[in-house]
Amino acid sequence: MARTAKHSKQELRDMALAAARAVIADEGWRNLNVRAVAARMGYSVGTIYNIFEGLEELIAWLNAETLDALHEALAAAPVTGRPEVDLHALLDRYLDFITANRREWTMMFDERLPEAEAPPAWYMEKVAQVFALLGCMLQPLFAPGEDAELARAVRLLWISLHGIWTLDASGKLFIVSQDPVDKIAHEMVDAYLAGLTARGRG
Amino acid sequence: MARTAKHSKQELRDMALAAARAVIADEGWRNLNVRAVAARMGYSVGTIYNIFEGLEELIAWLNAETLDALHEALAAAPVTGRPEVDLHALLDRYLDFITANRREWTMMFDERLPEAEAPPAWYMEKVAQVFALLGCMLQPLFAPGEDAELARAVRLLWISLHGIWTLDASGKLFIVSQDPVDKIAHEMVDAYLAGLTARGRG
DNA sequence: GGCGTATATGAACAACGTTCATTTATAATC
DNA sequence: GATTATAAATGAACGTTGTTCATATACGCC
Repeated sequence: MARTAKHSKQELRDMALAAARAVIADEGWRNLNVRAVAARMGYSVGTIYNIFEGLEELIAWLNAETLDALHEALAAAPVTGRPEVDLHALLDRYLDFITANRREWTMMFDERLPEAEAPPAWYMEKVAQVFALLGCMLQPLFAPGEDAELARAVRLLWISLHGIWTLDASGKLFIVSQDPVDKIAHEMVDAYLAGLTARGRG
Repeated sequence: MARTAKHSKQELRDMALAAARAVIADEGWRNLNVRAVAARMGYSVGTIYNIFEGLEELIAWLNAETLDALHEALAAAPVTGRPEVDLHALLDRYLDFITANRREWTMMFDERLPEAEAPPAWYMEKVAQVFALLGCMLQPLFAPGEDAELARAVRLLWISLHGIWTLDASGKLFIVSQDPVDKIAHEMVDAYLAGLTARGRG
């Protein structure tokens, strides 16, 4: 007893996200706005607000998809048990992903939560997934009982790489170095491995 | 033969920056806008555009001042020649500065340049100053001819810390760890020193 | 007093996110 | 088939942005 929907809620969400992605591809993420997304998907502004709470939520979902795609790209990385091999292989996948998804990648680092607001739970889960990957690869460098040390090492390595990603995404990496992001990232991993292996022997 | 200025160009700039700082302090950096700044300094919107190219430039100057203040806070750090002491001491100043200038600090990491636009030269110089400080402190760990290695180590350490700062500024550090920023940062320095000292012995 | 000019203004514009009263289209009912 | 209830979709309108620029202002100089 009501007007039938042309598309289901889920379809609309997917259409909106696809439209947003198209806008980003064509006009850059700075030109991503509600009206552009609505026009692209052939709906009106109001429809976007029937689907999402607002633009911020739409962008959050976009970033979620990007994070998922990243994890998918990383998950297939082989784990040989030799950290120095595995980490660099993982890193190459990371870098390939960045190259292939430059604008989405940049956008991910742009979400800045209002003061004293917590990110949603799913965000933390997705980050934890990447942590888990690193954990597997660093595992061989730690004795069975050293779970805390392993966790700490994973955190620090992740944060260090995060430093590279944010500089790269904001276009300021070259302030720090003339080297390409690939080289710096691999150096970073080497520096970390040096510290960790020394720990084992020290 | 013209209307006399109430304030010189430089005075106006200073007034505008002070007004902006007041807005940030009172209403948060998200509520920083041209009209608010103009109202605070007792001038009209148009005047802001007589002084600055636009809001972005005003914010850029604010960030420049913040960077200067940071460097001033760091420059007084003692250099004893023992890296493990000096770096932690420097870090404490860093952390004190962040605590004392939380909002300005957060704002610094928000400037995201349009694609393919280079940051101004003075920005790079100011960053180089901090690099120089780190270079002095790490110097003892390197042999006289190892300038390239020293420079590389400085870059990597700086980037790693940058990873902490961006996570902290965006309110997402706790996703990575429940520990406070202080602890993580000091751990980071220790991890780096471990790798570097191992290098010397290895 | 009148003139010229640097200084300062603020109305007006375009673009934005967002709201919500209204319209539209359909399934159910008669 | 006409009526009706209701979910779906709309888009005009609002408030807030950054920015522009024709205009108003106030002063030194003649």
